[in-house]
Amino acid sequence: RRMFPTFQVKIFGMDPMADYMLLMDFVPVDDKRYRQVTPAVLGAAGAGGYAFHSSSWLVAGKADPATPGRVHYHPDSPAKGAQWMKQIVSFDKLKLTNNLLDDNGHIILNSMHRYQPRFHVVYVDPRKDSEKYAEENFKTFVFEETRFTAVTAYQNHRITQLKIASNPFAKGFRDCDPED
Amino acid sequence: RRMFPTFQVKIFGMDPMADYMLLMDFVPVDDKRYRQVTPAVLGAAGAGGYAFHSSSWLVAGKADPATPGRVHYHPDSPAKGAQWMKQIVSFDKLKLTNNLLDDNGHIILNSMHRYQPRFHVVYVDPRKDSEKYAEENFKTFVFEETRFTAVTAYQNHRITQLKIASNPFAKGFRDCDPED
DNA sequence: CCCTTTTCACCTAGGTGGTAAGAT
DNA sequence: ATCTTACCACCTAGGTGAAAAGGG
Repeated sequence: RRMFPTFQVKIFGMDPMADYMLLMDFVPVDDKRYRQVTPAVLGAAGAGGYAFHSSSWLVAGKADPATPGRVHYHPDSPAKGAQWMKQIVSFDKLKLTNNLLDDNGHIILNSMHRYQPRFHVVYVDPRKDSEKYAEENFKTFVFEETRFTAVTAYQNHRITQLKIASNPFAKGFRDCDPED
Repeated sequence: RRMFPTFQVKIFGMDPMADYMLLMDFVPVDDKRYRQVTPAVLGAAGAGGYAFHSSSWLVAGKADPATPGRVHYHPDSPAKGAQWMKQIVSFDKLKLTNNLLDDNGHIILNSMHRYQPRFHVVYVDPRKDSEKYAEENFKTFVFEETRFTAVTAYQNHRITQLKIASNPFAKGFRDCDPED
């Protein structure tokens, strides 16, 4: 499924006439797997059936092994610096999956693990032997506030409500004004 | 609205590494306006209410004045020759209107007039004074079998049925298998 | 009378969380 | 007990011809 909210960046300082590729990948934040705090531990009884727990996570052991991470190219790549800079760039086509055998090119993550999205800008070097300069032709940006725990189902009521309130595709689950 | 069927081309012979713009425009086939044959002229009574007539057109006078024709750039332009050639290029974003004040960039046509779609390939010349070579840097293709009469409502039952049978968006009006 | 405009139900295409059943 | 999967109703977004209403 898509990431929500979508990762978006405003870009400055490119050469307007040069070509760039924009891409994202995801790296593990740590070497752990997490699990939800149980009601027993919290001393709170579940409401029966499907009960959300707390907003806290417990370390549940060592991370599952991960295959080399996939990369998502922004579908407008390559494009001129002027094009990238003239408006906010939105990675709304990026999709996540936990299916290790995925063949749709989606980003594969382990559920219940924490990830750091990374944003990469690659300058398309017009020189003949551009491979030689690969090291100096890209720049990586990390925004720590975009870290998240991957899940297959929401573990926190307030996250669910936030998404229902702010994602237009979930409008069917709203029961009051989205302005709240 | 969209053209249907969509204008599609298969392209050969480009320089795979060079940039090209692909575009379309529409030129009048003649200087006439047309009207439908009436039932009286045909000797056939209309079925009452909304009756389709024949498949023939009568000349109804001189063409209405037309503003300079708009041009539709294929939204993937500019792109490399290799990109254009590797699959059929489809102009399915092209839209037609009879609204002379249209500000959506759609192609403006006069209803009840005949048009010839034209397809243009423009080579993006990397030379500094490329404007000088504009004349030699494009090529126009005309397929006479794509001529049509612009209308605001269908004038022929068989055209309606053909479109209902072959346009997926009109599936709601089908009453039998689309294979027919 | 002939053509145009507006609105509508009905599609395609695809992104939501809910829910129940499945897996470990 | 905890997490995952598959399916669903319900959305967004937008392309159909039908039909009724409008215009000259």
